[in-house]
Amino acid sequence: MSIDVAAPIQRRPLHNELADRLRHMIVEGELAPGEKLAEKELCSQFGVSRTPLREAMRVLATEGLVLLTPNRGCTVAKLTLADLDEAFPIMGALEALSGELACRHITDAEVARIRELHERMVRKYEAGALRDYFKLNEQIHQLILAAARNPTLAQMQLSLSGRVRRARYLANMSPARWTRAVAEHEKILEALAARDGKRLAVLLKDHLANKLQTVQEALTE
Amino acid sequence: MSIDVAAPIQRRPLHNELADRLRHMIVEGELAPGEKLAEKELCSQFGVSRTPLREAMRVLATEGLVLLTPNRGCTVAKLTLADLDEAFPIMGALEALSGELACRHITDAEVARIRELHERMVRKYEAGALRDYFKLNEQIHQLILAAARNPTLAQMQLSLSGRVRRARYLANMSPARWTRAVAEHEKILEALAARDGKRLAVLLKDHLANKLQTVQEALTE
DNA sequence: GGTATGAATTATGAATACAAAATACAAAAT
DNA sequence: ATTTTGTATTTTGTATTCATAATTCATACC
Repeated sequence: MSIDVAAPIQRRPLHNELADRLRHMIVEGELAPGEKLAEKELCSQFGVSRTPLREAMRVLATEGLVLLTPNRGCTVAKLTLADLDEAFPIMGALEALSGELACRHITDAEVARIRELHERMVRKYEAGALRDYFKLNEQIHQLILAAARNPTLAQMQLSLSGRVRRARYLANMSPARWTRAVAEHEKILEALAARDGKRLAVLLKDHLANKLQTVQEALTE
Repeated sequence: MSIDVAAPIQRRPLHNELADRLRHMIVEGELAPGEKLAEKELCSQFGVSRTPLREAMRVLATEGLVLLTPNRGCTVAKLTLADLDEAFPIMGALEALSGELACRHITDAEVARIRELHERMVRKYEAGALRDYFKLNEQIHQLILAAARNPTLAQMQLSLSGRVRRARYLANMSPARWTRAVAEHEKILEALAARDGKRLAVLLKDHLANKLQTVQEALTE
């Protein structure tokens, strides 16, 4: 495999690279909520000076992943029950919209691709492989979002889901809940194939509402 | 008038202050879309060094108000027709949600306050005072948003509306459109007073859709 | 022993200094 | 005259330095 020598050379600014890495670390739970993020420590860890690191921190703060307290440094934002209660209805509304838009624009090829992923996901469900199931689940929602042909919407969804993603492992789905989620996905696929936007919107919104309920139950015990 | 000596002394970081000022300048159209924002120039204008200014720029960039091109500086983000097409449906979905939530939580006092503003707004309409009308209009939507009791939602709405706010003056409403907008607002108030969330959601969504149409017409000519 | 006070340390905020890239401009070549 | 190439200038990216606020820790006092 040779590299494309004609491809444009691109070097990203450090603050971009740093923001991406830190975002990933936070979203994937490598940095615990509430954890103090000391500048000096991170600087030596990444081998950069404080200036680009601080710029990255401002970005993460506006994204809501990090909490900046004047003169008192930076901590990983905590995810409270209230945050989830706030975020999920919004995600539901945005998903509903993306479903509606997707029905208007999606191609047969895209539907086929989603169907394929869906079937693989069902097999993961049958095999009880939760992690793989999640992964495919996410890809499906991603593809629906892409079919909506609205980058602004996609970006907002991504940002919001990044914030609540850390709660994912809390959604320790009961077998009953899991079965239901798969059934919901069947219907979602149906509606999408039929280009029934209104129905898909309702299904996606309810799907999100159910997910919230699962997470809430996991958190309150 | 004496100052409150017991009030906590608060000094904001410069980057916060700068972000606020620049955001205001962009949203209010004092800085033209596409305009180059040279660091040195802004630094001398605000009397600060480049460090806090650059931090503020990163924030505005993640908010989508400013475009950052590596090694090539910063420009005020342009507002394309596509941007509006993308943003308005999202705002519609969010407004619809906030309407639904507001119906669940709003107090009689808040409804009364909105009714008062509404009536003042109608009088501004009758007087043909567009600017005052806009101002009251905005306050009403703000109060509905507050009644939804969802700070995350409020913050997202605010951010999005900030981005499209610059297109406001384009919505050079025709008399017919203006009359219709007022009628829509009557119905919105009714639904709110009746706590009819579903109906309010539809009304707000349609209200936004109409606004988009107006702006589109203004832009395409 | 526990609390309060103040000096020393450490961390953050902001400005400056240095490095690298982009732009502007002038000179040379076609 | 137009294009190309090399150089000067400007602008942006990053590191370092200085200033200021917060924290820690030792000491004095109740």
